Amino acid sequence: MRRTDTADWPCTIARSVSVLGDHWNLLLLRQACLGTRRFDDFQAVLGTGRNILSQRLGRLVEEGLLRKVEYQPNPPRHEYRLTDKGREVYPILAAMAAWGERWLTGPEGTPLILHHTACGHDMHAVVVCSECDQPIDVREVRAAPGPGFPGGETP
Amino acid sequence: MRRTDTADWPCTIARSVSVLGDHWNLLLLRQACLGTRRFDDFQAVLGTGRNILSQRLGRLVEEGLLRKVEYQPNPPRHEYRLTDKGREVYPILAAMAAWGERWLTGPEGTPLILHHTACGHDMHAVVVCSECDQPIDVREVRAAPGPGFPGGETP
DNA sequence: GGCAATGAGTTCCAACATGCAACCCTCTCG
DNA sequence: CGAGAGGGTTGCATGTTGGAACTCATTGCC
Repeated sequence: MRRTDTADWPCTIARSVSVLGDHWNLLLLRQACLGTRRFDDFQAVLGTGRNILSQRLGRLVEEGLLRKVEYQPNPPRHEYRLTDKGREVYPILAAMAAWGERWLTGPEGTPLILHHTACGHDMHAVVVCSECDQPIDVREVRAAPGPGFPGGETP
Repeated sequence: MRRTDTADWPCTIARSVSVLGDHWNLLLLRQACLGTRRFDDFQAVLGTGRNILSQRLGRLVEEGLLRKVEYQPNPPRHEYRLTDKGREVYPILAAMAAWGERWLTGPEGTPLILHHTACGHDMHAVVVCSECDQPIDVREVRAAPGPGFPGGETP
């Protein structure tokens, strides 16, 4: 049976998950954020099978997170670049990195340091409230149906 | 072939992805954050097959994001509760919700409003730098290998 | 001119993973 | 006593992966 598709659920998380809830998509976006642009480079760094890679890149282009740009007409060669939509996934990746650093790092220390050139410090990501700038905790957030929420479905 | 396992890659994102890069895991955590605790409730809300659900809940318990708590000894009944490790995934989900709201919402508006009881406003999540409190943009972040980074592998 | 290399994919196939439905087990309640 | 409720297994038909091999157009090199 086909994998359940959550793209149409009335939940912004479920919708994001339908694009981002995949292994390879997330890793491809990570790589794209690190500057990788070409098919063979993605393949070399991630070790993804070429068929899978082809399929995923195609999906990300379809979804508008990447865009195929021709950088040489003859023979036609192109690269995959992040769109704004794709670039804005980075904060999510950064939040994952922060979580991974906190919970999945052994005694040898973090393998990855993020340096914020804007302020000149090594940093990690913090997720805060847009209104009061305080870090978010589940216990202080309540979810309610918004204008786009239909009848009595999945909250 | 078995799905590629990224749990041991020298990259905090890849490691997080090995737990969070799954459809169901993310949705289960979302539900757990919304207060769902019992097998049948997860099943009813998400429509996950019972076998898959059983497997995923087991995995999340193994990974330490959920914990099985007996709430009645006879017949033995238990519920799944978030651990600290699991609770701290919420910011990632909130960041996904914010992204989904920005890029995957139709004209009917968002289906989900988050209310921050700590400050009393409706909010969305923003991912900022721990040092300067400014929102993160990929172009202002540089990744470098940290102490836990081995020889010449996947950056 | 011939030949290997480069970039970007397809195609094929066997090993897994998903989803659905049906079954199981243990108590409790009417 | 029979019917639920709660929490799962098991079986099976599809689907999805990953690996390796193959394609194809073009360019660099001798």
